[in-house]
Amino acid sequence: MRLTSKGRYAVMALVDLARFDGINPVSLRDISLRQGISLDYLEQIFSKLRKKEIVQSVRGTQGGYILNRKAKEIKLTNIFDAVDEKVKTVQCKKESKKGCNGKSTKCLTHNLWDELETHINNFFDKKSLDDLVKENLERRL
Amino acid sequence: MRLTSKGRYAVMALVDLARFDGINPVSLRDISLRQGISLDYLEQIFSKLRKKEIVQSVRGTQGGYILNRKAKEIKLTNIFDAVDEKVKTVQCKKESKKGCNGKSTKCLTHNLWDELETHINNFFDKKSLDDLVKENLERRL
DNA sequence: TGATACTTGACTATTTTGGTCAGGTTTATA
DNA sequence: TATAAACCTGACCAAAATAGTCAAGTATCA
Ligand code: FES
Ligand code: FES
Repeated sequence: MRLTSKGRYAVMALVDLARFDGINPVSLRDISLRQGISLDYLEQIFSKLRKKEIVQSVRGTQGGYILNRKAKEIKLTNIFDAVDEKVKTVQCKKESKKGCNGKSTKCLTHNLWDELETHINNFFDKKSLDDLVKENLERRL
Repeated sequence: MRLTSKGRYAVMALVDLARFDGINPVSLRDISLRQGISLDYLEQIFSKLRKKEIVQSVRGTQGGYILNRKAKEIKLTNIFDAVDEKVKTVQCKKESKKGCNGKSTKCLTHNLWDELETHINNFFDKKSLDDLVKENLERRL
C-alpha cells in the first residue's frame, strides 16, 4: 500500500502555488524548478486539476496557473480525486452484493477494507490546502 | 494508493485459519479451495508468516498450519509487516534530515505524509485477528 | 514577430504485482 | 516401508501500473 508520486506531486505543486496565490499566476516552469518535478509531468497533472476546476490557467507571457477556489475550500480529497489518486482497498463494488472478481458473496474481510477506506478518506476530507500552507509557514518561523 | 492482494490474501487466509484454530492444523489446500486463492501463492505468503512467527507449520499427512500466538495478540500490523505490505507514503527516511531522492531538505509536504502514515497505522494497530473472526461470526447470526 | 507558457496526445522504460512452475523434504498412516 | 499428503524453496514470467518523455501544437503578451 503506497502513495503514488502523482498524488504527492499534485499536492506539492499546489502548496507551492498557493503560497503565491493572489499575487501572480505561477508558471509550471517555476514550480518545476523549485520542487524538482519534471515539467512535462507537471503539465499532465495540471491538465487534470484544471478540468476539475481546482486551478485556472492564464495563457501567454507571464502566464501560469492560479487557484480557482479559496485554499480553504480545496480539500485533499478534491486534489486526489482530480488526479485519479484514489484510495482503493477492494475491487468489488460497495453497493453490489457480489464479491471481488465476481464471487457470489462478499469475502471474509470485505467489511474490514471498507472500514479502512473510510478511515483514510476521513483524513483527506479534513485537510485543506490552506491548512497545509499554514502548517508550512509555522514551521519556518 | 491501493492495497495489494498479497496483504488482502494474508488476512483472508488467517481469518479462515483462525476459525478452526485449536481444533486441527488447517491445510493450505483447504484454504485455497475455500477462499479461492492460488495454492502456490498461499505457500509464498505462509512462508513469510511462518518466518515472522505468526503461524507454525505441521508437516506430513494431516498437517497444515496453526496460529503461533493467540488471535487476540495478532494485530493487522503484524500480518502486514510479515508479508511486506507496508504503508509507504514517502521514500525518504523518517529519521534522516534529507528529503526524498537525496534532496538536502524535506519537501513542503513531508509532514503531511508522515501524519497520514501514522493515521493509517493506528487503524492497523487496533485491529486484531480475533476482532475479525468475531465480527464475522456476528454477521452470520 | 518572437518568446513564453499553456495544451494535447502518443509513446515508452521501469517497476511492481500477482502469480506459475519445478523440484524438492518431511511425516502420518495404511 | 511405501506412498501420498502437505510443507518448502527458488526461479521464472506475463500483465498491469507507474513515472515519466517526446513531439507538435495554440494562445497571448511585449
Ligand atoms: S468481496 Fe469485497 S473485498 Fe472481498
Ligand atoms: S521529503 Fe519526505 S516526503 Fe518529500
